[in-house]
Amino acid sequence: MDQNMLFQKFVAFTAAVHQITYDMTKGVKSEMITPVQYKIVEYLAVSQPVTLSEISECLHMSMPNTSRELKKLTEKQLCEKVADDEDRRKQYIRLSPKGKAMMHEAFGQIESRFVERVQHMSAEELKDIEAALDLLHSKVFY
Amino acid sequence: MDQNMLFQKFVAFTAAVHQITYDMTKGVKSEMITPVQYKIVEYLAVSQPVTLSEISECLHMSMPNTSRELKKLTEKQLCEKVADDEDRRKQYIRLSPKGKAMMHEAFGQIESRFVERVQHMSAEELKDIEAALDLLHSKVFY
DNA sequence: CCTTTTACTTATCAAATGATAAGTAAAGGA
DNA sequence: TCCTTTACTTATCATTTGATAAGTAAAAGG
Repeated sequence: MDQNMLFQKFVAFTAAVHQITYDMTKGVKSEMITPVQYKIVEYLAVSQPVTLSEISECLHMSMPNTSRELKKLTEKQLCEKVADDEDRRKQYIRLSPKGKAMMHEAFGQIESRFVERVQHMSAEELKDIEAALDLLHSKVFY
Repeated sequence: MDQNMLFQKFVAFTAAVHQITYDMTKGVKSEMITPVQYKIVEYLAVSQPVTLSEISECLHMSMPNTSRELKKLTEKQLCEKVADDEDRRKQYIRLSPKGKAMMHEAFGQIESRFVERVQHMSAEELKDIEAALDLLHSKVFY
């Protein structure tokens, strides 16, 4: 019950999460987009509308680079910029219909892969899994 | 209790795991190394000795690129290549003492950050966390 | 007003990464 | 023995990503 053993499990677990995330998202991203651009669009899908600064901060990239990638995404018609009325320096970014469709497609594929893993389970098992997700999310990965 | 809600939690959870992994590993990697090179050395630390092909496959990079990065790591004296006696085409790769020291340092920092998160907890809580890690690892992230 | 700060853009440049073609050298058959 | 496959290397090139300098335009504060 030492913390060292718990740390070993933590490391092995996070490695597994990264591996499964890779497996489940592999191939879902459209070819018209680079990995960083996918990250941005994925972030937008969950958090829109956001400002350029927020994207820059949350995705750990510099403002100039964020601006550049966002410009490319806008040129590809995957997202739109809307100027804020209150503060006209700000730009609210959100997905375009095309961008939404793309992410809907992607999330659909990911969800079906998730369901494959989970469909054979009993209600009991699902409840345990839910509880475990909640516990770790609140106490370790917060 | 629907699977859709569970999927939402799964997505939020994996996002949190990625975020925390980023936080906990940020700044631990030596400046003499690129991100991909760190990935390789990290993999070596856990799995050595391995062949070049295994690294290539597990880290999803092409053989030529793996070979190149490994060459750079060898030049930096962070890992060593040992020819297999049975099959002299094969190269077993392992960390050098310097590479081991580097990863020991890195894992030490990560572990201390982990311990910060966990040290205030009761034995009961730690046991629950361990059980949750085991459950999710075996049933979802396998 | 005038200065400073904030939010973002444009332009470059360098470094890291990915992809492909073409090799070598050893092993494994037929 | 000769051919094929395997494991890896070298070379090269394009793309992606990261970093920095210098700008614009609006807001905020004196």
